Amino acid sequence: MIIQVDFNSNEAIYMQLCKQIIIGIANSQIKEGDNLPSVRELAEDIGINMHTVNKAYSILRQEGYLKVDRRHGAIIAIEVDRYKAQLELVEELKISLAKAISRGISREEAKDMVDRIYDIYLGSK
Amino acid sequence: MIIQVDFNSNEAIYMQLCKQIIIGIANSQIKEGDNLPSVRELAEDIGINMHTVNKAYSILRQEGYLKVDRRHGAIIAIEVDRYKAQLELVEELKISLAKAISRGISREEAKDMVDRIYDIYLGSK
DNA sequence: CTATTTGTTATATGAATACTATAACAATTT
DNA sequence: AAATTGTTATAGTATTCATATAACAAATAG
Repeated sequence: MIIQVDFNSNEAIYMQLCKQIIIGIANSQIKEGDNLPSVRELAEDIGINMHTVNKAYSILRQEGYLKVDRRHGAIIAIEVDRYKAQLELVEELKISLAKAISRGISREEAKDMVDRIYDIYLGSK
Repeated sequence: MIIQVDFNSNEAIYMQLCKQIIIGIANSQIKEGDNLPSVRELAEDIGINMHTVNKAYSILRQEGYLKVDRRHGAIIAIEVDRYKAQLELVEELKISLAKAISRGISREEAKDMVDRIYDIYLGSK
């Protein structure tokens, strides 16, 4: 899986890393049990500091996307609290859809976008 | 329209203001042509600094939610670039739905949430 | 006309965050 | 025995967030 950061983005680097890894999980580029490069390796690879990668890994671990095992490094291990997952999604949709409604995007358009994004992530599944 | 901020939130105050105003537009608490309290008034009201409110208003103006008229203060004036609006929504859904998929939330569940949120904002419209 | 209120701009300060740098540690692998 | 793992600690710089005070031109109210 290729990870790259935009140094000109106003989004924090550690946040870009988190997002790309989560997207990688969604589209099955990386799966349960796969291991991520070591913090030093990935940092070297991208050309950033080790601690920035470590911060991203720590957040992903805290949010239940991976576990860290001294023997195998960071490995993908999804831990789902369905209720929390739903709450978080609702919270994020609330603001995104408020913008959408303010700008005249219809309910059907929004749901079509959800469909299209699910298609992209899941392929034909 | 009642605006209140959570000082213990890790979300910036100016961002909380932006979101609440956008949500207020989505659910028709405030409409095209309505005017918002002056930066000093709202700041006084909430108990925050004038510049924090000004920052929120400036962002909302820049993003096409309101215009500032010296005669009437800040008034809601939605300026929609449909293409930009769609791009922004897709971009936000991409990460929200990646998390959802990683956590086993189905396509239908996600679309149901969209429906429910649209219902909440639009009422029976 | 005068006084007040409007958004806006400028400058400064303190706190928090983001990123980097160097270093060290115990556990594990080679 | 040497190297690599995640983790922790400390420190420095840059940026952001929120505050405070001050001033400006434009517009409103009395």
